[in-house]
Amino acid sequence: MIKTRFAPSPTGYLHVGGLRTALYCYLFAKKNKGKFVLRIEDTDQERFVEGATENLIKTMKWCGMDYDEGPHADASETGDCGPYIQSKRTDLYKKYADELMEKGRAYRCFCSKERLDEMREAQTKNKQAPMYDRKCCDLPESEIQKKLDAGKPFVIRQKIPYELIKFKDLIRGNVQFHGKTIDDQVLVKSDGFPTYHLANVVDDHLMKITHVIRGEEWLPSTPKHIALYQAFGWEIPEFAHLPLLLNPDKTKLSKRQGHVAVEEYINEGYLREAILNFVAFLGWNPGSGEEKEIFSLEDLEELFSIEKVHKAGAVFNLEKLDWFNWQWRRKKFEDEVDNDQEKRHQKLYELCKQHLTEGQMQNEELLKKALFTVQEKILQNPKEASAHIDFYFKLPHYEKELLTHEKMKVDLNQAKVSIEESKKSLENLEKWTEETIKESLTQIVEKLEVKNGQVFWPIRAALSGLQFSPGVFEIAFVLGKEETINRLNHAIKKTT
RNA sequence: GGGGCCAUCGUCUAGUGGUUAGGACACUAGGUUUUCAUCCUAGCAACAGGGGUUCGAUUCCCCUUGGCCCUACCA
Repeated sequence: MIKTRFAPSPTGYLHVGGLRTALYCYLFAKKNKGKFVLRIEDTDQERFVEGATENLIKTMKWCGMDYDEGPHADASETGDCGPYIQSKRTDLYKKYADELMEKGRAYRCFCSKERLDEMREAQTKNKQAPMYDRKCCDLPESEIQKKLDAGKPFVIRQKIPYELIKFKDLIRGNVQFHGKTIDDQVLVKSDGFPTYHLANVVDDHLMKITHVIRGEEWLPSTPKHIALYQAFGWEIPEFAHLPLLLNPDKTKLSKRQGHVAVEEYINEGYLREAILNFVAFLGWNPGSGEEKEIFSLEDLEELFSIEKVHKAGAVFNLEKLDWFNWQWRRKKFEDEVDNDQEKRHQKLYELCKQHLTEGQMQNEELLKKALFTVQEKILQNPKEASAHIDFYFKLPHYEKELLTHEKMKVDLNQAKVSIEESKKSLENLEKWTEETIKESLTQIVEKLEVKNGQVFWPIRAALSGLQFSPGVFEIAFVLGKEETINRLNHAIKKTT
């Protein structure tokens, strides 16, 4: 039975890089009919953040990535190796650290921070790799006991074997490190908490994780973990190190260069489908010439394969995210409204109601029609809906030059003629629909023997007071006959 | 300094021992019975460099260069 795990440390939010890792772990498990575990790696007491774990779980759920084992909202655990929160398992790690010391694969280190700092400084100065010098490695038993009795604080270090450590990474192939180049890692800190390296290996083993899928930043510490599995005599899981997500300058994706928390994207109005779809394609694609790019989580569960994951890092490109969001928003919208006009109005309203002004909300009839004319813009960015439709409620102040257009050959005189003629024609209109308005204005174009733009532009400008707006027929229709005539009169005054 | 990973358009990428090196985003131009947007069409744009192996390398090997990651009692 294949089993993967996502093991974030609760720093306050879910990082988009973490989301991608979680997604691949989830997809790999689903694809192989295995299980997916969430485990909270909170062994660093100094970095404790209130509510971070709850937040992480909330975001995971929002994304739709359900886990088979892990911390649940009601704090109960499934399986037989919970809790899935490491800070609640400290005794366990202590036991395994002791076992390692008995086997001679770990040792107590009493060196002070000061000594360590000095040592590293000297090593760096001599252009040597800063590494622990194993001063405490072969301390005689009597001396260890003496220090222990004196209550001297200590850490437990892993004794890395000086040999070649090889492993096969599912994404990178054969990788090898020599033990001599690897530092004796601290496994248990002086406060008794384990470090990532110990807790991670112990838990992965106890939880029967078969595939360790994690970020590339862990590649250099994998030999330490392998040495640990070997020291315990445990079966070594498969490893897959994912390429990093990058800033535009190709450095590891960081807070400084934009939003990094999934929550921030949620708050900005990005859909979960879009975020997941986008993130899935950062470092992976279905391959074999597939040109489709829009896939749901369910689709991906079928399609995913770890072999198609890239080796090189991928720049986190917001423009492409926006595009995915646009595709998904439109797709979902069309699916939901199902060609039903009433549903369409309702849905548009729901999408942007939280961003509308009070004045706009009061006139519901006008509002619904208005929203309809800026459908695409709402779908692209619901936040801006209010600004796009405000001219329907109150004609903005504009300069008379707005009624003119050099390229379309509309000067003030032409604008005046066009508007006056149109007004007369519209006034006589009995049925007020987009069709009849269009018909009426088109007749004016023919009558005046001018181009479409020479009539349509000044009218549209007069009705909207804006340089950019929806089309002239729909505006007139939404505004209604009376207001349309009013606005045309207002424009005529400006031209005289 | 040490160790490791990586390298196709600006970005995400497909692809192969012989291809006009394909797609998407972005960008540019034109069209969509007025403008912005949408939509459609077209265009621009890449195999890091040098050696091999080979009839033939973007593809396989080596070197160089470049980028990145790790090098904590953080994960």
